[in-house]
Amino acid sequence: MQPSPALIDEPPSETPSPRQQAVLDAALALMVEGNDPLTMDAVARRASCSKETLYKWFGDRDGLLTATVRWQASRVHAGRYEVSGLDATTLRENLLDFAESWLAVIGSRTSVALNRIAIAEAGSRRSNLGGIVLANGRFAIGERVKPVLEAGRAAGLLAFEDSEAAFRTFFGLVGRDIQIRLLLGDALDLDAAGIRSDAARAVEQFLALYGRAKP
Amino acid sequence: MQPSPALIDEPPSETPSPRQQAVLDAALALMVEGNDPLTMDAVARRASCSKETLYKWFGDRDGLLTATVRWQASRVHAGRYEVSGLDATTLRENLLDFAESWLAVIGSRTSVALNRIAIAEAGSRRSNLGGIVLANGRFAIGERVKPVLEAGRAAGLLAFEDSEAAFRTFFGLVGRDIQIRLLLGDALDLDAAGIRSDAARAVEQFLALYGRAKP
DNA sequence: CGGGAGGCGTACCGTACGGTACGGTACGGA
DNA sequence: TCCGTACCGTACCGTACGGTACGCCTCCCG
Repeated sequence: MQPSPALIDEPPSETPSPRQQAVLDAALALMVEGNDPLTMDAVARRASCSKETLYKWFGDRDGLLTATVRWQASRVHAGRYEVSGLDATTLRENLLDFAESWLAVIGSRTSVALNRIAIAEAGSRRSNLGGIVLANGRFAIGERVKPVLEAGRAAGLLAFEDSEAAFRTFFGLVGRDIQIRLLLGDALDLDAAGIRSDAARAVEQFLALYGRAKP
Repeated sequence: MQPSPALIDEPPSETPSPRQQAVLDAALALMVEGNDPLTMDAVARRASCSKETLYKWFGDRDGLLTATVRWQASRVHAGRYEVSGLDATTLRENLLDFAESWLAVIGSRTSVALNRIAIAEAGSRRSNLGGIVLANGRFAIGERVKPVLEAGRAAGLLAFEDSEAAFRTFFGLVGRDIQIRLLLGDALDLDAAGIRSDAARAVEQFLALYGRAKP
């Protein structure tokens, strides 16, 4: 199953200037604090800029939101790909690393706030904020994990037919009910130790399902 | 891990009158259509009642939303418990049934719309709509599935220490990325056949992880 | 038949918020 | 020194929406 066409990310659109980045950071900070409903006025006040500048730079509220999501996403994408010469240990470490970083992301207040806004927007307006969040979250990590899974299969460590299906199982084992509970306001705290043990459990379960003793 | 105190459902509050049920159905219909932002005026128009009546019956917008969520939940809860004399086939059937009905719920437009509103509300207001949705969704099904798992363990069919943890794994295997994708607006269609095969796969994976050949 | 209650439709109020206009200031180039 | 540009702060406008008030109709009960 591929991302549907509507979710393809638009051309990256040049990176914002430092001042613009400061504005976007202000918007992020407001979202994370979550007290104000992220009004344009609040962003302008927080960033010490005028609303007119906001509209000049980002067009409208939706443009600001979109730029904010992209800006945040641009800071999260930092991954190393090590798919050549994969042995069981390396595979396990790779999966563990993905699981940990994914749990850290979905557990962060930033991610929760961003997803809440995108979900709320997806229910009403025709801004594909939701599509952008999906493209930079769920689908981005899928595209990074699947090569690892396929390398594991090529090395005889994993057995599956459809890497997308295998990844979705991995995704479910890692995330379980965490994201929906956080989004709905459950006070679920994930400390670093909890994330590590959760990730380890998910990886072991995944390997139990898809692992294959090397012949 | 127990539901946090904030999520305990308030006393059931007497069932709405037929006329009130019609109003709540109108609200649900509007949410599902998703074109309007669910304004009080729209509900009143759709239900052919006056806004004043809405406020008289439900107090305020939040009360209407809460009543709507409860009303919808009251229609979904219909489960049979068969935990005595569990054999492998019955266990598998029970789990399959839970998985199928859960997938049908989270895939329904009603659930998506309701969760979107609850999530949006959880980001701002202090209404625990999110808590109510969680209590009637994720936690309600957990309380129904766990006895089945424990009966399976008592019958020597399953092996686990913590039934909550086992259930969360089951939850992840069933739901995977479906709910977050739907919430974010991905056009993921789940037909009955897809739900059946998804549920079957999840159950087999769960049994592969937690099943134990009867001694 | 009279009167009260419940409820519909509509008009209205206050506020919040997206978006615009405008004056004032700092700064860089001619 | 003068001018244009970019931007800040603030005032302003229009609209949408939560919540309230009121007139009128219907129906039930005496």
